[in-house]
Amino acid sequence: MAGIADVARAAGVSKSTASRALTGAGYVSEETRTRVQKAAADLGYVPTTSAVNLVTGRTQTVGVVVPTLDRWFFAHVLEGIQDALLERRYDLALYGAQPDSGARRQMFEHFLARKRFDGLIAVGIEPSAHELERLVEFGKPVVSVGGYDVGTNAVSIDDRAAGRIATEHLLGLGHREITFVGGDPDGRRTSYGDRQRLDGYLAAMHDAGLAASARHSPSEVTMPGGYGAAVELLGDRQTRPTAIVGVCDEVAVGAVIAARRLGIRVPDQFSVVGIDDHAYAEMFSLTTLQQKPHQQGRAAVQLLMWQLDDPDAPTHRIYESSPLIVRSSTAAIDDAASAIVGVGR
Amino acid sequence: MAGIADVARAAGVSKSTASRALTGAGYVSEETRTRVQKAAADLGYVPTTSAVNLVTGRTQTVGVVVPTLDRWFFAHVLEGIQDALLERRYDLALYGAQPDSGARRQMFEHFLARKRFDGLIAVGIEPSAHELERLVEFGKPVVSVGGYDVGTNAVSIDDRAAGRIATEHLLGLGHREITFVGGDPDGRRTSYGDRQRLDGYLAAMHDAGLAASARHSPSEVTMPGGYGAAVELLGDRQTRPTAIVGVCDEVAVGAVIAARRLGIRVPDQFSVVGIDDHAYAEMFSLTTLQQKPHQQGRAAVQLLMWQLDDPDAPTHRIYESSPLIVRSSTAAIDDAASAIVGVGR
DNA sequence: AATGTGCCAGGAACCGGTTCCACAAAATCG
DNA sequence: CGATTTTGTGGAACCGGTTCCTGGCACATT
Repeated sequence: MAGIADVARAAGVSKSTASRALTGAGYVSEETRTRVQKAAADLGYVPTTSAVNLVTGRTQTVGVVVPTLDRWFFAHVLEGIQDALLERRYDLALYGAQPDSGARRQMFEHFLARKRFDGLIAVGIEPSAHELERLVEFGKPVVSVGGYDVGTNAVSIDDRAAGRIATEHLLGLGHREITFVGGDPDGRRTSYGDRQRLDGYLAAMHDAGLAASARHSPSEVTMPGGYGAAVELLGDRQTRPTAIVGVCDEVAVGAVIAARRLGIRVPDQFSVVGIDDHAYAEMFSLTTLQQKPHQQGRAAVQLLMWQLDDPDAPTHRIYESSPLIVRSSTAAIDDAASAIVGVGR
Repeated sequence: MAGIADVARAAGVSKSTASRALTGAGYVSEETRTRVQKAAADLGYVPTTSAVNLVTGRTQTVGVVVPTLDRWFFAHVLEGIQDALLERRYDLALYGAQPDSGARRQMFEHFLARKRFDGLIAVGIEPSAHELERLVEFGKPVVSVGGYDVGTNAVSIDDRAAGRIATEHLLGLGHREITFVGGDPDGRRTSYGDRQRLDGYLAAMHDAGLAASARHSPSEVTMPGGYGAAVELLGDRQTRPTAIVGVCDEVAVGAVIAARRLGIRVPDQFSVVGIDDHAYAEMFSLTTLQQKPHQQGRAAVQLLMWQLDDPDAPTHRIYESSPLIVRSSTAAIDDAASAIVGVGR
């Protein structure tokens, strides 16, 4: 309700002095500063953001682009971003839309063009060429988290390494028939990180001389998706793998449930390793690679703020660590044939 | 880049005419209107929102207050809101913070006071008395979804009826030992809707003359929470209920998993009913009451827009339907003792 | 004594739009 | 046909802040 003119009047100074006193820029005597601040507090003065934005060009808002919210990773990254922004008194404008949707296109063309934000955090999206073009065109700093590296700031785990380590954990336990579960066959709808995990798996298999038996069982990247894929995968006794690595914990947990339903004991007869350390991982004793999306969200904000404070600052690429958490969904293979193969270890 | 002055110049008219032509308010000849529109399109003109906001008082933004994002319900409501806002070209400012947290308090005091939105959607929160006060103080329209009815617009399912119907379904199958799982003991941290569901259960039990045996097994409102509570609940053969109603599907699914782990057959030996029709419900053949949070989010936006278009319009309270979806996690009780009791039905 | 230099404060321009007002031309009316 | 209303347009004020510019004053410097 009260404007800066009211504050100025109450403190007996001019608008410009009041502004200087409150923003902290320029010369103001200590005495008048406190007087103005008191007047502002008394009147409950809150600067009108659009007025500030109009003249300074700063919106005190960051935009966040997310493909979906009902996946654990995205929800937690968003919460991390939110928390970090709250501390810095920044607002958060959410731009959510599924890739390849009409809504997504509309968002890029109209909403982002409004530039109602100082910077952008793109989480887990692999922008199309056109979208990428627009993104840089904005001229605002962009940081990507858990997704495609847009050549600017980015934070994520090393998904490729994660896929490799998960696979090597199983190899180390003597497994040879290992299937990778999750993602779609052609990989076009798969997110960048998920694709990297698959690549890590493939590399590990190749290095172990098992390239020929590397297999990919596509599925929706959800618990029911993993469940469905595993039911199919485990159905045939002949071709059944001794272990799988799930593209993420949701898929891995789905596979564990499927195995249990089919009466296959985990980990005695079937090992499962996931990636994420999802809230469900503990409950299913899932061996997994831990990542902390909340922290990644915070880190993304940190990066963005640096860039905002100094536009010429160099950009950074942060890889968060993703330690292997061994629980009890993985065990050394124990059937006779494999025991011979695995004797070396 | 290009301002309205540039557009005006290009079209050979004054700023005011250009503005009128583009906003559609006031008299402009059809001919000049098209000329101005063409000029705007050519220059890629996008009005600066803060300038518009400054003079009109409209931000074209709605604020959304959410306690957390990693629950199915909230995530989907938010997506529904987002979709509906996108169609109407409104921006979405996210205000997420857990109840009773410092961040939450800070949010209310500072962020919401900025009034960077035309209206507010509060999802699934039961605002404290103080918060409620501030909310109406803003003078902006508020609509609540799936939560406390702030006396203004609201949309939700009838949670109390849902709790009752779920319970009556079990009663109809002959169950008498029915426990309600989910929520904390004193109910202080429990969300409003969850509390209503419990009340519905209690009412149904009371009406069936089973008030004495009504039981509430508290737990975190998550799948692991339901799992933990069920493990404890099912541990003692003597006091074990024949059925439970989960405060939501996540809890119910956790209970199903617990039962399976303990070798208790669902539904033969143990019936489970949930509420929500979560994405996991199908996978676990869960009998549940269906609600569509995405739709509720859309409805909330609809309500808000009505209020925005006509501030004097009466407020509405929408109850979405929540039909019972019978899958195979519930069955008639079949042990001898209960068969006698249940014979009347 | 004249000339900086640093500190403090006020007046006015400005950010980019919308809207009020004045005015002219055309259309309608009695 | 004159009076009034409707239609179309431009100029200027305004929304609520920030910032540039000007100028007074005190103090230090040559």
